[in-house]
Order: sequence, then C-alpha cells, then structure tokens
Amino acid sequence: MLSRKKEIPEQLNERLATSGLRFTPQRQQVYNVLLDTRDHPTAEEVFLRAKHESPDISMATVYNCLDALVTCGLVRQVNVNRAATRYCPNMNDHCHFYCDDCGKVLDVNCTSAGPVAGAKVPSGFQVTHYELSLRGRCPDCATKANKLHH
Amino acid sequence: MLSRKKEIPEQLNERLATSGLRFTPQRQQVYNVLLDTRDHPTAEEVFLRAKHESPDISMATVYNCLDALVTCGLVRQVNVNRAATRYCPNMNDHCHFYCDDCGKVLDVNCTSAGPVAGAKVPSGFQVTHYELSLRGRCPDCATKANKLHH
DNA sequence: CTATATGCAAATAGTTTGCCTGTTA
DNA sequence: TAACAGGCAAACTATTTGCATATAG
Repeated sequence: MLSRKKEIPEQLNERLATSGLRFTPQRQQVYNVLLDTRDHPTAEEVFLRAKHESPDISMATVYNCLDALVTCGLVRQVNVNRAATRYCPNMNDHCHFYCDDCGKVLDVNCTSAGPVAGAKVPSGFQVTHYELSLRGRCPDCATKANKLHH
Repeated sequence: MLSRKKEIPEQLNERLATSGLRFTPQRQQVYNVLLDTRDHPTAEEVFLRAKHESPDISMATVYNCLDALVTCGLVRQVNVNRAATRYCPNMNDHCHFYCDDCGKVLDVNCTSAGPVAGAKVPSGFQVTHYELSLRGRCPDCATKANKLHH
C-alpha cells in the first residue's frame, strides 16, 4: 500500500524543479494519493483522501497541486462526459474506459503504434497530446448484465 | 448558409419519434444552429445563436434540446479539458482536434478502420462509444508561430 | 529575503432541477 | 387530453480567484 511513497520523492522534486515549480509536502501528498489508488479520482476525492494525512489541506491547494503535477508531466487529466475532471498518474501510452453501468474509469493498454497512428491527421496539424476514451460496459458489469438474462 | 435548414426536418422528426421524443420548433432550431456553423459550439453559444430566430428560447430548453439530439443519435458531445461541453452534428467516424493556441475545435478524419482498431481492448469489455481527441496547434496557428521565428 | 504556495472564503461558470404553463401527438 | 416540452428562477457542482499568511529555495 504505502510502499510507493518512498520510491519517488526525488523524482517529484526534480520534475517540479524542471518546470520551475517548488516541492511542497502538499504536492507530495497529492501525488501519493494518486499513486496509492489508481482509480482516476476527481479533485474532490483526492481532497478527501489527502485529508487523512494532511488534515489542513484545502481544495484550492488540491487544484493547485494537481495543476502542478500536470504541468510537470507526472499526471494526466481525464475528461468523461459532463462529469468532474479525473486525474491519472499513469503516463504510459494507454487509453481510458468509462463504464456506463458502474461509473468506474479503467486504464486500457493500446498497441505500441498508439491510437494516433490510426488517425490520418491532415498535414499542417502539430499534435502534442491525444486522448482516446472508450465507453460501454466493463467486464464486471457485462457479466452481471448477462446473468440477469437467465 | 440556410440551404441545409429545409433538408432535414423530416429526418429530425423521425429520429426524435424513434427515441420516443417529440418534435418541437426549439429542437429544430437548436439542430439548425449546429448544422449551420460546425464549429463545435458550447451550450451557451448555441443559446446565443438560437436566440436570433427564437428570442424566447431559454438555456434550460437548449440543454434539453441538445440532450434530445444526443439521445436520438444526431449529435455528439465533445469534451475538452475542464471547459464547457461542446456539441457536434457530424456523426461520421472522425475525431476532434483542439488547438491550444486559438481554442478552436476541428473535425479530423480517421482511417476507415477507426481509432478503436488501434487499441487492443482486453476481452470482456463491451465498447459502445469511443472518442479520440487530439491537442496541439492547428495549421493556421502553426503558420503564425513559424512566422514569429523569422 | 523574495518569489511562490497555502488556506480560507467568496465568486464564477456550467449545468440541473422544480414548478407552473404551453404544446404535441 | 394526457404526457411531454418550454420558460423562468433558484439550486447545485466544479472550479477559480483574491488576499493575507506561511514557507521553499
């Protein structure tokens, strides 16, 4: 559970510095929360979890920390429908699956080519980021839905 | 400009009926706005444009109409970052490009295979929708940015 | 020491809801 | 005419901002 917490403090410090940002206990704490449970929490969920160890942390600080982590390239924002923005510390090439039944957001691995390879981007466009989001039923909910048919 | 307005009223009527929804002048008007200028407007932009022809239309109605159009499969929602949801009447296989410089959202054609083909979706997932969004610089802004280097 | 970050509270933006009236099928 | 849609205003949720204090480098 807590094993990851000691693995990356220097990495975080360096990454922040590279982007001209300062290391703070709150930024460490917010990053730890994202690494501990990789369920793509919203800012408010991060806030509630971070409060366990940092009871004085505020929502404004959580947003600030999340922005800092995005800026220095350690975290990605995930947007699903009209709902609140979610945050993902997995920076590998992957996409997100949103389950319409249970609301969970899951990481899905992509081919090594990456989804952008599948899109003929007309010349002239400079693509710096991409996000592929899938929607439907996750395996758990698909199984449950099948059982109801019997 | 207005040429499309008369092309689809029956189609809209039928599509709404198929989903158990009623045809109303407001829904027609909102759909016309989306078809007239395909720049992926937000709900508020749709509202402002619709008011020209339907001065009494309200925001609540615009949201209702947009939801109705999404429900009956004539319009897609487009989510970009933390900003307001945008709406797109192009139901062909395509993805969206968001320009970080000018904020425009542009349609980009995909290969016939579609971007989902590029993602190894683990077995068990039932994918019903997908959305590929790209970010970076659009051709116009890329050209402008290059000129500044001389 | 100085720029930057925090914490609090108030402000905004986007969206939804309730309720009554109007309209569609 | 009965169920659904519109209009208005209030409520709500997510996010941002202003400002005084604290702290990292």
